[in-house]
Amino acid sequence: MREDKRDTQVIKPIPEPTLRRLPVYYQYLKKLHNEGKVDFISATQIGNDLNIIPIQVRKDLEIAEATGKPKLGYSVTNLIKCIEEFLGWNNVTDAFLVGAGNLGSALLGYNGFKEYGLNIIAGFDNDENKVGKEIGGKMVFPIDKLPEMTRRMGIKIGILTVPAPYAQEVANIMIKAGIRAIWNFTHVKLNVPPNVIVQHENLAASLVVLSKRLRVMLKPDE
Amino acid sequence: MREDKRDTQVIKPIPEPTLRRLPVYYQYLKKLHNEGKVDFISATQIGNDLNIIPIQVRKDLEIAEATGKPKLGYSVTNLIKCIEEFLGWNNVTDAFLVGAGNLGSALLGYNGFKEYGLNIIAGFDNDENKVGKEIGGKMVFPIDKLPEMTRRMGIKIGILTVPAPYAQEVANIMIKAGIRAIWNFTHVKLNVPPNVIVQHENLAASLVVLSKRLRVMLKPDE
DNA sequence: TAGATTGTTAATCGATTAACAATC
DNA sequence: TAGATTGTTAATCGATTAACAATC
Repeated sequence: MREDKRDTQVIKPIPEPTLRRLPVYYQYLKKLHNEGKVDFISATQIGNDLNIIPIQVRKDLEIAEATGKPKLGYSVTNLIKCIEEFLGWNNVTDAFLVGAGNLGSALLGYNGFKEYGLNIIAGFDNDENKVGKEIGGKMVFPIDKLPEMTRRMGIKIGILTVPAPYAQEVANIMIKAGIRAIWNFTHVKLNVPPNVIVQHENLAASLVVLSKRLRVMLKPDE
Repeated sequence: MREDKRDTQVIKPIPEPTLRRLPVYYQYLKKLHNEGKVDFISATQIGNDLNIIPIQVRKDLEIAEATGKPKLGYSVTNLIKCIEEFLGWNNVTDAFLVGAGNLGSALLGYNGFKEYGLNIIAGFDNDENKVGKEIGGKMVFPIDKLPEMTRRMGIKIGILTVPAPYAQEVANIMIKAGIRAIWNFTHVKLNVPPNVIVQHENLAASLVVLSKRLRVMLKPDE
């Protein structure tokens, strides 16, 4: 009889593919909004522009708890708000990055993550040439400082861009300091306790998908 | 009656998840091989070490056309060879990278791709401060040179790391020059003819998955 | 031989797609 | 009202997992 889900406790796992498509819709809608030409948009239109079949758009939006109006479509501003809320982008999450090499520097310098709810506050490295300097507008601190700063600031997300041999060691430091989610750009399979989430960003894997597809396309036979 | 598949023409689409796991096995096996302690390994053992259930390991290896010996397991060297062959890593594919910013530089400097069948030969950029210099041991050329060099060298893979506003334009240049596969690191949905493959590397999407999971974990309710 | 492990066929599970009634 | 579009329930499809016979 209770009308809301407060106590139903239905754990609805969100499909990862949906989660990965939401930022795509978001970006598209933002652009649309900035152009300021349309107030309402249909799933069909979104699908056409994004190469996604309309029914999937509807499903994804449903999961993001967005509602539209039959015949009219979805309100662009409302949709943007829904996605932001669903993904928790209204309150940006702070993160630390460890390993200010090339890739780490690229990530430090890329401010676009802020739009997706992530704010990289600072970098950490042990290289004397980097410590104390700014990279991409972010200060680089010695790794020694990581535990105390993480605790003090209540940081929960760590980005790991150190060379492979140090990956596990640095991850341990992160976890000990209270970090609960690690975005892992190394090739190392991290051992972490069950209450820590690891997202393994495997560029090699993507590369494999691409090059295999190309190979199949270029020489489908033999 | 014919015993091989030469004329059966069964187009067996390879599951992308499998394709993404193969490099993981590969790396693991390589390490194992270098340690030189074991000649044969079972799917169970691989699964244990990699946090993948054994049956999935077996299935993946089956797809990669590897065979083992009951009771004994799979030959490590043979497995490595099978994966290399299946993914076409025996002949490294050459690639050009356009856009030598932070991310582009990181990729140029990262030589690990060579192990996965990709060899980034050179970078291209329009920034005078970069053209003519080396980044990560790779020469950076002006974009003007891209078409001729691509044609002359028969390059088929292009890596796109330019700022978003130039993405489509540069992609067009690539395609016109004969590139058939684009590894797209920009946020732009590229329009390409059907005979060109685009692999969209969406870091924001990964980030969304991570941060949503963290959010669910930290406050499962409300 | 006995037992472990592969190879293969079947069952399950979850995401995608289809169908269609509800509705503005 | 008529028609387009949403919202929801059902069907399909493909990847994962299970079961088990074959085999070294």
